[in-house]
Amino acid sequence: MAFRPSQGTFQRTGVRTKLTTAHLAQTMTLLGMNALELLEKIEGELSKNPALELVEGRHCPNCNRRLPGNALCPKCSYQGSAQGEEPIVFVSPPEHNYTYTGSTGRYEDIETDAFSPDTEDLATYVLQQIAAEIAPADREIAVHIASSLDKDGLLSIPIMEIARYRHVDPERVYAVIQVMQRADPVGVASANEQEALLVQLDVLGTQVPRPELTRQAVEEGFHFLTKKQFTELGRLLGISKNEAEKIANFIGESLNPYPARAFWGNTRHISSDTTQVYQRPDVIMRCADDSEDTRLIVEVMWPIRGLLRINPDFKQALAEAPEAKADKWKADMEQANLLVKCLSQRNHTLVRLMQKLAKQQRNFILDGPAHIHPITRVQLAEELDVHESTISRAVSGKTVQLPSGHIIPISQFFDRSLHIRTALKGIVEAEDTPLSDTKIAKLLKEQGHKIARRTVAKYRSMEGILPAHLRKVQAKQTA
DNA sequence: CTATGGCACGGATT
DNA sequence: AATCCGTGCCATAG
Repeated sequence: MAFRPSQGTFQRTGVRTKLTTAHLAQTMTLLGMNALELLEKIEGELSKNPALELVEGRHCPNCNRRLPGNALCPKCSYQGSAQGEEPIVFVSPPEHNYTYTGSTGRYEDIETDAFSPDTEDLATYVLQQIAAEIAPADREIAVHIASSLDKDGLLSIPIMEIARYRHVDPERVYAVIQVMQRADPVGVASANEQEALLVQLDVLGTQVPRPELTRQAVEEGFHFLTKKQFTELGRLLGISKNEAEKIANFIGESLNPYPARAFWGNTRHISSDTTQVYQRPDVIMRCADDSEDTRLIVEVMWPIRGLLRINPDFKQALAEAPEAKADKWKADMEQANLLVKCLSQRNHTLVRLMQKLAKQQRNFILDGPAHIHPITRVQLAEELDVHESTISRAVSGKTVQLPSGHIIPISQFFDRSLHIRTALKGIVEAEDTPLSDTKIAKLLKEQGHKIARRTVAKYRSMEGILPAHLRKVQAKQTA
């Protein structure tokens, strides 16, 4: 948080303290944002503040030097770092593009040209898929529908409007929509989130096991779901709060109320933590090479292509600004300055945090959840010498893609019970006859996990594992 | 009687 | 101050 007094606007003492407060406040806000939110913020600022401009290139978070294109910093690039030292981290522009592949259950890097989240692309993409299934006479309707999709992949205008415009029955429009909904991304062209979920449920059918009453929950208790009122939802369906939460988790993990956001964005609207799976990651960790002791490379995603900086022309203009505009321009300038500084600080904090995590949780990152070393945010805050709320903000709502390709919420690094749950899963998978919770608890104790029987039950339910007597039935079925 | 889920309490975490 | 988490106790089902 070093201010360089040499920088003009920060020099005057009176202003400086004021700026410091603003600086802190804004850094905090920015830190709490994930890639998507940050993108909105930056685009917003960019459009209303003439002092800001976006140029080709990016900056190195280590030395803060501006680099052309996507090149690594020659000084700080990971090739040049000392062997066995902390992983090198850099902030990267979104040169990578990720798409969610249902089959592998993860995001995968796409090598091709940039995928732009424009609705136009989505429309074309969807139309291509369904072209064969649509009668030529209905093609125009399909095009009309596709071009009326909003950025979430939902239909932004009523069906009646299309019908009237095209002089056809609403039923006919709806028939086309139904075809479209089944294309990828499933649920696209639905009128609202609820409908999208229902379509996805139908298409998934019985392929994927799902909690009972999921459909009713979406159909009848949708407003409870969105508000996370699980107790009420449970009452409505005649099930317990726990069961209701299970349904919500399932929806969060396997469905997406905003079809198009499978490409870009998140589904945070239904439940907060577990749904982060579908989000474009905020941080990417990958291995430098294939060797055993490879260094981990951590990339903190920079949500926008190019480098945000002060427009030098504007700076110039400010010097000879006309009297009338001077004040406003000056304000713009300060605002822009502040934003750039705060952004770089946000990234720096994130970098430091992830660096630490990468080092500490190396085994977890490389070898899976069984090897997590549980840590609290407070501990980490002490080690990094920042306030614990800083960690909280930096962690909340963000995701990281591990070398394995899995996208997990960063908060998972702080999950105290993850390793035990993994061990539990292992026990159940290896079991011969279904073990009761008491027996599982005993086995876990032998492995060094001292937890109560009741807690075993909780973990089981969290992992979606059925109780012993029901597992028996399932074993017979699969046999 | 055993296995398990619901509920609620208290302490830790955020 | 609010939320999360592990646990104990009790009710219920088998």
